[in-house]
Amino acid sequence: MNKIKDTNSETSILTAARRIFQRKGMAATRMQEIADEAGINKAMLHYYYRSKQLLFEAVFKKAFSMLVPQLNEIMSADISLFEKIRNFSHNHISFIIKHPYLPNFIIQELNRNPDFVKDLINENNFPNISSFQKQVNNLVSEGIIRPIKAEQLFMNIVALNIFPFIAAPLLKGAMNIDDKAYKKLMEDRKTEVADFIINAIKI
Amino acid sequence: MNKIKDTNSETSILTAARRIFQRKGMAATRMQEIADEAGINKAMLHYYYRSKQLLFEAVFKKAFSMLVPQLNEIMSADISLFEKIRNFSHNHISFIIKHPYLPNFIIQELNRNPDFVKDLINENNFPNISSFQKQVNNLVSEGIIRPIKAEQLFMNIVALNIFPFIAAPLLKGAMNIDDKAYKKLMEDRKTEVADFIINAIKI
DNA sequence: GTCTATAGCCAGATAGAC
DNA sequence: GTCTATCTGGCTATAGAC
Repeated sequence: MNKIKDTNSETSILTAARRIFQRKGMAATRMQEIADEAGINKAMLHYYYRSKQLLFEAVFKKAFSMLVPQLNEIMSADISLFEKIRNFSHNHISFIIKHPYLPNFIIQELNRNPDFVKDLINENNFPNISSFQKQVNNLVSEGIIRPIKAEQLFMNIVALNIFPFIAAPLLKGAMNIDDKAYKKLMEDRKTEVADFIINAIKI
Repeated sequence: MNKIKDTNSETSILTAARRIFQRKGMAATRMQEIADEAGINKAMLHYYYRSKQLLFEAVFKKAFSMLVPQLNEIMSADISLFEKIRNFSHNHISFIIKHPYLPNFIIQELNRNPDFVKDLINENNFPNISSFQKQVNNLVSEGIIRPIKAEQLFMNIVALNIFPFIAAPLLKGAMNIDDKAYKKLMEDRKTEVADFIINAIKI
């Protein structure tokens, strides 16, 4: 506790590893590159984390655990659905602007190893969708929102918020705009996305 | 022309390479694995495609060129906006169900090498967004649809159609459903997505 | 065109001095 | 804990027989 140098080797390795792994993925990353980024010797990586695989897992689990509270915001049922959509869209986009490589990293590595999902969800106390489901079903039967399955709405909310960050190079190319203009579009989406979703479902 | 065996080595290599590259990405793919998948010797891969890099580029360009006509459907302005949205959503989802690894592959590799985009767009006669933009702006000023920037609408259409395929493992885990149920959700989206978008923009 | 054998390199991991 | 030097295995690529 309360060490004088708080940026010790172990944490600076983890930070460097996060940056490289998130940009390049597991297979394309070189241990030497992580060592260089950390300003430390390659042997130290093995001293602290034993193998590339274990270092990767440490990085991945930490990244995933940052995503969970984001999704909890939709799942937990303490506020109204419309508020939930507004909050999530605004907070999530702000968050991802600060961590642009995170969603692509997680999705990519989960595609490569889909069996990993169950362990991760258990380890991170992933909330159940059922309360969100109840909330949506109630609003539908009360005639407040249009008929829609909770699963479809959930996918739509997540898709609209995350996809523009994952597909940025493709979308920039297709729309022929530069980084600055794209960043502006993302800023606007903090409110645009919620309006879009609410208009789609409210009667 | 008109060879008797139409499944010659060159094309069977390309098919095998596509399958492995799309599943694992460039860095994680082994030439030996492609050779095994093609039922052919490893040396043949180099005989026909010289290097792993060139084989990869052949696969990637072909994959990208399959995606372009899909996006053209939104860009080209021969039909009404609502029809366009319905057509694209239905056709695109049908298409991706047959090629589930394609969008993730393209997005992943473009993230790794963003400079590639410009060449690809030029080579494939990528259409300009401006006609779509005009169409949207006209409908907005005529008061037929709600005020929305064409870029935002374009991103929303693409996001809602593609994201659920890219993030399938995560979404399946979050919603705690199996492959069969997920497939059913994707089938439903062929019409669901278009309804959702049209409700969001029509007044 | 197709194969076997192998060159040559690169990256992960370890040994051992300090 | 931190470094240099090195081992070892695996992978791309090629040489050369058939």
